[in-house]
Amino acid sequence: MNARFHDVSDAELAVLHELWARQQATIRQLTDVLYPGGTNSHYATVQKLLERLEGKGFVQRDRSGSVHQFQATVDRETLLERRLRSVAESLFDGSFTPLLTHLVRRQLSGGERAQLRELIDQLDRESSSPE
Amino acid sequence: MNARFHDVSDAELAVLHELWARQQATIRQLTDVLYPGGTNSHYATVQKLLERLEGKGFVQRDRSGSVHQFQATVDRETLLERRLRSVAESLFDGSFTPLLTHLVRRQLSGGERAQLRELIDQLDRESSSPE
DNA sequence: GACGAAAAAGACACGGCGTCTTACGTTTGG
DNA sequence: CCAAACGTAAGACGCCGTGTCTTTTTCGTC
Repeated sequence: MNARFHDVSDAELAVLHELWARQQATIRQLTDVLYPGGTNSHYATVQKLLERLEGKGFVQRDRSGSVHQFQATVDRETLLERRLRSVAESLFDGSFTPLLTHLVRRQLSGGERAQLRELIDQLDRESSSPE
Repeated sequence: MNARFHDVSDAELAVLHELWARQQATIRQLTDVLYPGGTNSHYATVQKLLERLEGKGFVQRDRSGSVHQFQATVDRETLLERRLRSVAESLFDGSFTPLLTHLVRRQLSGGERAQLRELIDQLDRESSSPE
């Protein structure tokens, strides 16, 4: 009910992390990394996870070869955006401001604050000068 | 597997929102608001949700009267903190910085940027002067 | 043609979730 | 004081997502 757009489970996310690290991979390669010394079952598990990720639109499959190649169709940023939005919606009526405020207040050292100020200045410059 | 600390479902969150709005409430009061014209079943649903929230440690029950009074033991901020942490852990090895950067880059108008700078200045002042 | 690896399909158990029912105790109003 | 109304308590129920595992089919290769 929450999302209408599916989210990604932990096991699925582990697969995505691997795909992000290597652009493209086969089930065999992913299985070897995620389940070292993996059995046939583990292979099938990864297969199922990829199948579901494909169904959710997070992964693309290249069927041209006899051994399929997989690659992620979302990056970390996109997933981050989705999850932050979900947090904002569930807790603050969709507003992101409280998230930002919270992070600034509680998670920032003095040095990081300076760095953040730098970023804001940069964004100001970018938005004032035409692209 | 993800959290070790339980999270709150959507229906449970709706109950929490009501408790946040009114400090304290009975099952009946919550049912009337959450399921207007609610039946016995809805009452029992709210009861079950509160029972589970109590089990997860998010709600406290006052059993002294014959009609129990409930109140939240977590606020929005705490839940926000939990969820942001969960996002950071699942996507960025626990680092909050990417969340902050993302929010600053993509969700901020010029005015909001100015406001944010204000907040940073304030935090700088607070941390330099002894409390 | 036979073997081995991969794909495809689906069965399975588990747990969280929201709902609903039933039984039992307590309060209250005629 | 009794009965109706309301509250608590306990648990059954079906649904769905998830991770695992088995079985069957396809296909390239020797």
